[in-house]
Amino acid sequence: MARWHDVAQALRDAITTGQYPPGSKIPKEEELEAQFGVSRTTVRRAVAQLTTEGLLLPVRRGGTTVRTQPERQTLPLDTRAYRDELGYYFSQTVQPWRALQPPTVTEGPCPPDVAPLLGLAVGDPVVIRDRIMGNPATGRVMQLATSYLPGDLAAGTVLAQPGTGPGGIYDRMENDLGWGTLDWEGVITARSATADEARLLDLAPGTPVLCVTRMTIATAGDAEGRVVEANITRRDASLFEVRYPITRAE
Amino acid sequence: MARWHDVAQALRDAITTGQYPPGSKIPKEEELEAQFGVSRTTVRRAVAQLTTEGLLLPVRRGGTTVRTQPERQTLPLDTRAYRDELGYYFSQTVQPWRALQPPTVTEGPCPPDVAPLLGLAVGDPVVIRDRIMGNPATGRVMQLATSYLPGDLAAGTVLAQPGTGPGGIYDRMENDLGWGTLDWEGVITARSATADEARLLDLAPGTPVLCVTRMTIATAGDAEGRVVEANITRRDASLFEVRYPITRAE
DNA sequence: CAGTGGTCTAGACCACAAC
DNA sequence: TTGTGGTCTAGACCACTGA
Repeated sequence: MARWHDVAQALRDAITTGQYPPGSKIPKEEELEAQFGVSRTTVRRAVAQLTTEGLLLPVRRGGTTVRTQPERQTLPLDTRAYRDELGYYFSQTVQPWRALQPPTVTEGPCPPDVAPLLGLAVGDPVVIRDRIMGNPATGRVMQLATSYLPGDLAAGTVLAQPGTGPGGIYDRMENDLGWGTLDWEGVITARSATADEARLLDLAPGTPVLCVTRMTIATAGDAEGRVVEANITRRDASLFEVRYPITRAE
Repeated sequence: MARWHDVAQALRDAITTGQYPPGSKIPKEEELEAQFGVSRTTVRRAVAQLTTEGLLLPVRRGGTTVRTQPERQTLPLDTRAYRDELGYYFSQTVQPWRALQPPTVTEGPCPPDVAPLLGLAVGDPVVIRDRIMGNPATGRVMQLATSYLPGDLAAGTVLAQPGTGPGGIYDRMENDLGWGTLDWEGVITARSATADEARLLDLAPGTPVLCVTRMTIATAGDAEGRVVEANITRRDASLFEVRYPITRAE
């Protein structure tokens, strides 16, 4: 087979057998070149593969270290919607992250991955509400949250304004826009990080992100039966898992 | 920035704007070389990135085509366990896939990603039950399912045999091994495909797989409180999504 | 400030499947 | 059969950052 496959497998084995324990450095590229008798390009192809697999973390001038695999943080599955006088909540646990920047609201064309969720065509106008969440103390970005709303429904309304008032966006939909009692549905997907996501989440290009999407469905008014919001959160897939109980049907 | 970033972005734009619609071929590497004025290595670096992003599908001698993004197949979330006289079932819909090969049962060391699920140390003995599921008509592999059972509990028992008798593995645990009424918990994660997974699922190396894990917990007997099985299914993340309803808490 | 990984070039041969 | 992507080499310069 390909030489770089062999080099990658040899490094993988050396890591899993403990020859290079987590946190340790593997030999520099020049030494791997000599060790395996291949060119630097081939060494780099193998290291790149193990990097996207999450095993290695190359850093300029600092060498390439074996990533310490942190326990994944557990996200509870949002199967229930709660509300109090302040608005709706979907998680039973309060997330420790805060918005690192003021949320941005823009209008633009609907991206291909969102169109089927909203029942729109690619390029149709949508209102995009973007939030970057993380640890304010360290500045570390932990999740990206983006809401897409159909432009024909949301543009020019309070939904397209940065502040949505007391109770938030869902109270506006239910009370002010007359969209009835809202329904929600959840979807979990995974895909490679985009260039922007990789930059913001500090990921190597091509590493997977875990996407949790919550769709909001109107039950009355001019939006009846339509998906009026798709809220997509994206996180480093190596750092998070979604966990849920399985109950016995009697 | 890097030249290959520019090339990748130019190709990405050309694809999303419809210049290269899904199913069409992009120019061959030699032409892209000339078009962007870079070396072939740089062109290939850009194409490799878009391949792991799932946008392109290079095929030898056939050129590189823009992948038609199929609608993701929806997997219902297994939040309930059903049973009838034949055994337990976890999905409300019957999957259209069948085992493409007879299931294999082996014993081996516990891999790092499974150890925390079973409460074992890496390398501890485990029983591994492997199934490859797909479409028998086309031979297309759609999902890989692997069960890990702690070796100290399962080795030498009926759980380590290919056939597990009427009612399957869970009836053996509940009725024959005295492990009480079983509990289950689900976990959803995503990661890069391993080399083996990429080969079996026909994926480019490094593309994401969506993992749905069901853990079985004993409530009585010598295994009381322990996770006695971790069933991990892996699928091409670009082909599947997990969907679930969100109900209003009153 | 020097050594590491990051990028890029020009060229070569190979393997495989479409033609 | 042949043209495409797949792999590999030897060498060069750069940019960042940790020693």
